[in-house]
Amino acid sequence: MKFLNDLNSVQQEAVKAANGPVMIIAGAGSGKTRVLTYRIAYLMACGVPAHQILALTFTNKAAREMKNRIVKLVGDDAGNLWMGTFHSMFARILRKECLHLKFTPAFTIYDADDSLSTIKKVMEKLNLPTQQFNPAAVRARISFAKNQYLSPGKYAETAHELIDEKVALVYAEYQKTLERSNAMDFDDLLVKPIELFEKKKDILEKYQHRFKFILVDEFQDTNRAQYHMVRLLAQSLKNIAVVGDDAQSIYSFRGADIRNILDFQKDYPGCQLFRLEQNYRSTKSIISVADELIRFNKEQLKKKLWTDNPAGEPVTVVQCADDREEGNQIVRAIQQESHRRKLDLKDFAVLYRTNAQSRALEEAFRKNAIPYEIIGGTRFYERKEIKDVLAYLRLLANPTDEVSLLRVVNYPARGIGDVTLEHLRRFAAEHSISMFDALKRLNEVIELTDRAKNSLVQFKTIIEKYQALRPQMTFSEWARSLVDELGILSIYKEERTAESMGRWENVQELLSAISEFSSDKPDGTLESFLEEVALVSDIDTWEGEHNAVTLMTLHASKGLEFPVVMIAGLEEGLLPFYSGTSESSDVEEERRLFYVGITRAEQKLYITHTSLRYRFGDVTYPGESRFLHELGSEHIERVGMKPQRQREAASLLDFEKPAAEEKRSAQRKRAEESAYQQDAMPDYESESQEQFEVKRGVKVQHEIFGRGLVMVVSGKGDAQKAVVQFENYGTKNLIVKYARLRPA
DNA sequence: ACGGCCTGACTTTTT
DNA sequence: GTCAGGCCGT
Ligand SMILES: Nc1ncnc2c1ncn2[C@@H]1O[C@H](COP(=O)(O)OP(=O)(O)OP(=O)(O)O)[C@@H](O)[C@H]1O
Repeated sequence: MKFLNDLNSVQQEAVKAANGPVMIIAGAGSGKTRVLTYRIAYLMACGVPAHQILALTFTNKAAREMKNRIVKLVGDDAGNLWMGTFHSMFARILRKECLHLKFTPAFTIYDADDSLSTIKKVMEKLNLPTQQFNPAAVRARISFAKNQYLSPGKYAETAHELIDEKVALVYAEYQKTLERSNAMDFDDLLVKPIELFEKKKDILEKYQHRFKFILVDEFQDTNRAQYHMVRLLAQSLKNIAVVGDDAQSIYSFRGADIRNILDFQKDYPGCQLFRLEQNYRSTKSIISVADELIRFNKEQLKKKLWTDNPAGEPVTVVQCADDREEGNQIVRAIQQESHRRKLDLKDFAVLYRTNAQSRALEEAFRKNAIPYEIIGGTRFYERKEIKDVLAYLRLLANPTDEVSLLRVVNYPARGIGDVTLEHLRRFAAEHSISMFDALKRLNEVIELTDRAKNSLVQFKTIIEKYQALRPQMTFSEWARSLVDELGILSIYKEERTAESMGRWENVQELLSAISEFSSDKPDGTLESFLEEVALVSDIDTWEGEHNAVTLMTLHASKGLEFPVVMIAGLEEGLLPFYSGTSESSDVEEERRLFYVGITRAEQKLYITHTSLRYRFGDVTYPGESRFLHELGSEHIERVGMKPQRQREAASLLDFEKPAAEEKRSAQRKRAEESAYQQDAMPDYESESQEQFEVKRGVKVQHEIFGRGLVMVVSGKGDAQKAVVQFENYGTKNLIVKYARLRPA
C-alpha cells in the first residue's frame, strides 16, 4: 500500500483508523477530501468489497472525481462503490424498496417547480388565499420541516403561528397528493427511506448489513434528516467516518445543521477525532487573510491552519466605479495574470453571491472575447421547453403523475381548457382514480362537450400509443419519434424568432442527451434517465475541460480549487446579503461563504467591489462590505479609485460641482459610515430634520411599525424603495413616497 | 379557448 | 430586466 505515502502522518492515521466512528474536523485545503478518498482505497486494499462501502458526497461531481481517483489507486472494482449524493443513493434504494411504501418503482421525482405547482393546487383546494399565504414560502417551510424530519403531525404540534397551522394543513394534504401521483419531491428522497427503515426493521437490517463502512464528506452541510438516516444505518457496526469544516457550513437555508458536528461525539461514544492542520492549497498570504476573516465569527470550533507554501503575493482589493467596470477590471486582471503566470483560462474562477451578478460580468467577457463558462442559474433541465418534453416522458413512465399530465394535456394546444380539466378532475376525485384513468372513462363524464371529449381522446391515444411502442424501440428512437409526432420541433421552427430557435436547439440537445445516455448505458431505462435528470446539478456536468474562465456562485465553488480566484461584489447588502423578505440574515454564515471563496485560491486572490450597482433594474449605491475591514492589512493591497476619505476631500475642493451634488455625496458617506458602526456609535444626526433623506444607515420612525433602521435604498423619485429593519416588526420593504418616514 | 398585453413581484444561495 | 399570472378581447 505504497499509496499511503501521498499522505502526511496525521492523514495516514486518519486513513488507517478503519473501524469504529471517526470524525475529521479540519480547515480548508487540509486534505479532508483526499483523506476520505484514500480511506476508501485503503479499505478496498484491505479486502473490503466495494459494494459494502457507502460514501456520501455533496455533489455528483465530487463522487465521480473521487471514484476516478480510487480506480487509479486500487483498480476497477471501485466502480461498484455506492458513492454519490444522499439524494441519488437513496433514490436508488427507494426504487428497489418503494413497494413497501405504497409507491411503484416508476415513481416520479418532483423538482422544486413541480412541488410548488402541487402546493398551489392543494392551497386552492383548501381555500387558502395565495395573497395571504405565499405558496413559495409555504413550500419552503414544508421543505425545511422535512429536512428536519418533522412529519405533518409533528409539525402541527409545534405550530404556534397562524401561518404554521395553515402550513401543517397544506403539508399533510400535499403528501397525500404526492402519494396519489406516485411522486416524491427532493426531500422525500431523504424522508421516505427513514420512514421505511423505522417501519420495517428487517429492511433496515439488510442495509445495515450491506453497508459495512459508511463515509460522509462535507459533513458540516448535512441536515438533521441526513444525520438521522446515517445514524440508523451505522447503528449496528458503527463504522462511520465523517469529514467536515464547521467554518465552511453554508447551506443552513437548506436545513444544514451544525449540531450534526457538535452531537457526533456524543452520539458515537468512542469516536476518534482527527484534526488536519497543514494546508496544501494556498499561499501564506491567502491563508492568513482567510484566518483574519473567520476569527470574527464567534461560533466556531477552534482550528489551526498553517502552510509550507510560499508567502505569495498580497490579496488585491479593487474598487470599481460600477458593475460594468467591475467586469472589465476582472477581465483585465485575468489577461494580465494569465500572461504573467503562464496560466490557462481554465485556471481562473470568478465567484459571486447571486446568479444575477453573472449578467454584467458575462458582458465584459463577451466584449473582450474571453471564453467563459457560467455554472448555475437556470439548469438546462428546468427550461420550459425541456420540462414540457420531460413531462411527456414522465407521464409515459408514470401515468398517475398529475403535475406532468396537467402540464402537457394541452401542449401543444388541443383545445383543452380549465373548464374541461375541472370536470375531469372532479370525476377522478369522485371515483378515487387518477386523472389519466379518468381519460379512459370519458363517456361517464357527462358535463363534457363532444369537442372536449375528442381532444381528450386524441391526447389519450398518443400516450397509449407510445406506452405500447416502448418495448419495441430503443429509448432514443422512441423519444425522437414521440417528439416528432407531437410536432414540438416544428412549432418552434415555424415561429422563427430568436427565442423559438433557442428552444428548438434545446429540444434537439435533449434528444442528443437521450441518445448519449442510451449509448453509454445500453440497458438504461426511461426511468433511470428521468432520475438522472432530476438529480444532476449544473456543477455536476461541468468537466472543466474546455479552456475557459469559470463563473459561478460562491456556493457552487465549495470543494473546488483554482490557481487564481476573483470574488466580485463585496458590498453591504450583497455580501453579506440582506433582503427585505428573509427575517434571519445570518452574517456569520455570509462570512463563512466569503471564507469558502477565499480559500478556493491557490496562488492569487482578487476581491472587487463597486460604488454603483444596478439591482432589480434600479441604481443602488452600495457601501463597502464590512468584511473588507476584517481582512487585516498586512496581506492586502488596495487599488482602483481613491479611498473614500480622500475622494470626499477632493470633492469638497471641487467647487465647480453643484452644491446639492456635493452635499449628497457627503451625506451618503456619512450614512455608510454609520451603517458600519451603528453598534459602536450613537447616531449624530443633527441638522437632518429639515432636509431629511432616506439613506442607508439612517434611523427612521414609521407610523405603524415604529422605530427602524434603513438597510437598503433603491430607485429614485416616486419609485424609490427602502428596506427598513424595524425594532419590533422585522424587516419591511417600503415605497418611500407612501411610507411617511420621519427621522427618529 | 386562446393569445396578447400589462402589471407586479421578485432573485440569495441548491440536492 | 424578467417572468408569471391576471385581464380582456376575439
Ligand atoms: N499530504 C498531501 N500532500 C500533498 N498535497 C496534498 C496533501 N493533502 C492534500 N493535498 C492537496 O491539497 C489540496 C486540498 O485538498 P482537499 O481538497 O482534499 O482539501 P479539503 O480539506 O477537502 O479542502 P476544502 O475543505 O477547502 O474543500 C488538493 O489539491 C490536494 O491534492
